[in-house]
Formats: sequence, structure tokens, C-alpha cells
Amino acid sequence: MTQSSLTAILHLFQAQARLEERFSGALGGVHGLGLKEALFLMHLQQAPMLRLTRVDLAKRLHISASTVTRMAVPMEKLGLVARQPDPRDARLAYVVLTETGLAVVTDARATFERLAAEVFRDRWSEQEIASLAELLGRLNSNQVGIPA
Amino acid sequence: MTQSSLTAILHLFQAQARLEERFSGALGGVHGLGLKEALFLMHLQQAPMLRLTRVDLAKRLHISASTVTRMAVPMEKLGLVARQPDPRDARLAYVVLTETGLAVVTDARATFERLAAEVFRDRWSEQEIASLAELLGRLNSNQVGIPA
DNA sequence: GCATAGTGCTTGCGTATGCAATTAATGTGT
DNA sequence: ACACATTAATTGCATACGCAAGCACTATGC
Repeated sequence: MTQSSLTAILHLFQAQARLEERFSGALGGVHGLGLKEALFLMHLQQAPMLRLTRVDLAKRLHISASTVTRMAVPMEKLGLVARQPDPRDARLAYVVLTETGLAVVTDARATFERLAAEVFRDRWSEQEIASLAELLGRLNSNQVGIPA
Repeated sequence: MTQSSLTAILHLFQAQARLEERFSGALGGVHGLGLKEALFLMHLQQAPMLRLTRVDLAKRLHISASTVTRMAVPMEKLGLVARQPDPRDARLAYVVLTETGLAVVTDARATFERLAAEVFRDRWSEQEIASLAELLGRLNSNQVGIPA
């Protein structure tokens, strides 16, 4: 039966759409950040030296390099990230998390965690949540990585 | 521990992004449809009388009503859907699946199913897939519905 | 039955995003 | 060492989307 495969995928799309709405609203309310900006910073936080190249960030966020470039501009103005050239390779321009950015993303992650807990608050046992996380993690294996 | 809640959510976002890329590409290649158009038609297929109002479709697809209006135009020109006024309420303009549209969406669903099966082909038992589907389904309960 | 509120749909406008072309720099083969 | 391919980043352009306003119609309260 491939039926449950289809069901799983459709449910996943549906769940993501709902969660995106919820998280976008809540994150935007608390910090000045949208969901995408928060994920952007969370990837940096998780990266070695708190920095990534633009193409690397693009791959992890599943967006184009041009979008990364354009998303970085306002966050640079806010002092959350900075531009950092690579002395070895003049083509590279790292996006690096500043101290301010680190503080903000730490806060955003806490909010994120609280929201995530809310999602499962009713009708979910710890084990079920862990099981869901494990199964979704397996879907993402053989891949670049997630910000956690 | 709320940690697994956060992990589950982040993995879900990541998985969705990957699957969207994969399905968009593959569906676009086979039919003329993008992923969003396919889901659009699949919702109609599942609806009573193969039709839904624009606002209803918008809610189910988690997009705005204006987007539904604009998405419907090209599909109308292709003869996949038609506009159907409601005799009882002149405000309503149903989007109804045509015979052509039904044939196309049936085909698209088959492709969808094949792609979904591919996703889980390696390293997944039937039971694990079913378990994932069930858990994701629970995330979506107390909600409008999914096209399956 | 009439005024007011609410609903469904469309359209104008601003914003976000991907693609492709461009530029600059690095890597490769001979 | 030089030509050619590759890679990182940016920018122009087209497209897709949401929001809010507008329009038409329906429902509600008195």
C-alpha cells in the first residue's frame, strides 16, 4: 500500500501551512522578525564561527542566493548580522551573526520553543512527540542540515 | 522536555521545503501543473459536487482569496475548471472541476502517489509510514480538511 | 421594509522571490 | 602561463502573493 505515503505527504504539507501561519504571526508579534528571518538567524547560530556564505545559507533555507542577499540587507542595517569577506577567497562574503544578532536569535529561539510546545500541549505524549521528531528527522537525513 | 517539540517543528519545516522542491519539479515536468495547481485541483476533486467557493478553497489551501481568483483564471482558460454561479446566492461563484480537469487531476494524483512512494522507498517500513501519517494527521485535526 | 452589518469576489498596489545575466575571483588543463 | 570552465555574489526583470479598498449581494435588527 502506497496510500499512507500519499497521506503522509499531504498531511505534512497541510501541517506546515498551518504552522507557518501560526509561527509567522507569533514571532512577528514578539520580535521584529518574521519566521523566515528567524530561521535565517538560527542557521547562523548553529554554524561554526556563527557564519555562513550566502550560497550555503541559501541551500539550507531552500531559497535562492539572491533572496539571501536581499534578506541580509535589512538585518545588516539592524545590526543583527555583518558582512565578512574571506581573506583566502575574495569571492566569498560571509554573513556573520553579531552580538546583537546572537542575543536576538537566542530570544527568538526561546519563543520558538514555547510555540512549539504549545502546538503539542493537548493530546500529545512526550513519546509521541519524540516519535514524530524522529520520523521527520529521518525524512531529512542525507541532507545539509537543520538549525537545531 | 520541550526540546523534541522544537526539533519536530524544525524538521517538519525542513522536510516540507525539500518535498516542495521535489514535487514541484516532478509535477511540472509531467503535467503542465505546478504543485500548487495540483493541490488546488485535488481539493476540488475531493469536494462534494467537485466544486468549492473561492473563500472555501482559500481556507483549505491556506492562501488568500485573491490568489484563488487569480489562480483560477489560467486553469479556466485551459478548461480544467469552470465558473459556476449559485442561483440561491448571487455572491457565490463556485470553482467547479470540469471533465477535463477531473481527468487531469486523476492523473496528477497518480503521479503524486508515485512520488510519495519514492520518498519512502528506502529505509521505511509500511508501519513507520503509517505512523508518520497518523501523527501528522493528528497535528491537522480540528481543522478544515486535506485533499485525500 | 429599511438601515446597517456582514460576506464573497475582484482589483490596485506594494513586497517578496526566483531566474538569468553580469561581474569578479578562483580552479583546471595543457 | 594562459585560456577556459566554475563559483560566489549581485542586480534587472518578470511573476506570485497578501492586504486593503471597492463592489455587489445577503443577512440581521428594529
